[in-house]
Amino acid sequence: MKDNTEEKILDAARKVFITKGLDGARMQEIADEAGINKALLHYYFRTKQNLFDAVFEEAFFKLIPHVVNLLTLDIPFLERIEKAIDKYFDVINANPFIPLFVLHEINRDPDKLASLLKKQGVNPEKLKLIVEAEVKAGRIIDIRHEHLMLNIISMIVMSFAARPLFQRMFFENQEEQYEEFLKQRKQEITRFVINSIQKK
Amino acid sequence: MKDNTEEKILDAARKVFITKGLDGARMQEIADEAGINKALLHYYFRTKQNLFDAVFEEAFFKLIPHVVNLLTLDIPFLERIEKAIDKYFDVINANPFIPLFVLHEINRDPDKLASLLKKQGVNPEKLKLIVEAEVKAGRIIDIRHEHLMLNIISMIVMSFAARPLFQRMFFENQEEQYEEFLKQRKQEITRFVINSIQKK
DNA sequence: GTCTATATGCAGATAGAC
DNA sequence: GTCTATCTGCATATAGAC
Repeated sequence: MKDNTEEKILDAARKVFITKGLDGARMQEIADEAGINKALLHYYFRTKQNLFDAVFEEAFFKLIPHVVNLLTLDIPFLERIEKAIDKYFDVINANPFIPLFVLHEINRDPDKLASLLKKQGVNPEKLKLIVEAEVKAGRIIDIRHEHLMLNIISMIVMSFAARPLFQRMFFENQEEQYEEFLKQRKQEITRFVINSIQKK
Repeated sequence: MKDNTEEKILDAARKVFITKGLDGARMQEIADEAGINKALLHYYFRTKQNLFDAVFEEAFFKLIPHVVNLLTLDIPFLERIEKAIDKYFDVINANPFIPLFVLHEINRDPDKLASLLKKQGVNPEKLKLIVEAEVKAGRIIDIRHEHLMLNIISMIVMSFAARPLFQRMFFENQEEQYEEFLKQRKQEITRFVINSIQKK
């Protein structure tokens, strides 16, 4: 049952790599998690690095296409922002450990990125034009698309990446309280952004 | 020359641990970086974990006190925000790898946090009262201090944590262009926050 | 395709001379 | 306090039987 096994391995590898990183992960733990033998991992992927690369690439593309295509839907701009935040927040909420994982591994080996970005054909040009048009038309304040983009992504991503810290600092480590906080968060970020860029 | 050596070790350990993390770091590399022998590391700190803990604690406290005390200066609130962003941005700019390092390691071992937070006596109560007072007085929009705090920190921290990604996505990996972007960023974040919370 | 057993290398840690 | 040499264990990877 080749396909099934390969899928089981990838599921297990995802789980272990994303929480522990490349260096922290153990092939033994991945094998256990997959309910198979260690040698079988090498039969399917030959090296730890290969297995990791498969997981990383998948995670990366779960994160990035949204990031750029977020704001290019064909509806009024402020609604678009709202929709984009809504969508991206849900994606990260479903994969809360991916941003930190990707950021950490990119930091470890930044050059790996170049080829991946080319592969995907990520191109922020369209976003740039849209934002500039909105500014020129006087519908939003004068802001570069890079700042706007980074601000939105930052607030969404950090809601999850900084959770262990914030939950302890502000909510006495109460899971339920932080869950409640997260439920407000999407709306709060939207309001924060809209308030900030719309003309008075 | 005991003191000197211990300081050299800590300098080297800081450098290596903060860029590679606990799992990715090698005692040999730290020894090389310090210009001493591997055995000497163990003479001074006995275990890798001990050495790491020293580095981590230091990094953590470089990050955190600011985070909470940021907004409690005794000047008008919006000015305070400005000053706080200014100060915190400079701190992170001087230590750009620390946030990701701390977040990653907290994720690896969240329980380590409890004791550290107690040690420091971090208490966001004062911040809470201040923000609530401003809201009640009608000087800013109705916002919880946790959201405000997280928003500000997010935008500052991610300016550096996501640099390898953003520099490649938006600036064709040109160092100078991203440096230029960073120079605008402090002012941009300030404007973004003030715009968002001040009453229309 | 899956397993058990094993080779290989390396990292953390210690012993002991100076 | 600092070094060289060495031990120990463990993690990745391979060999080979089924």
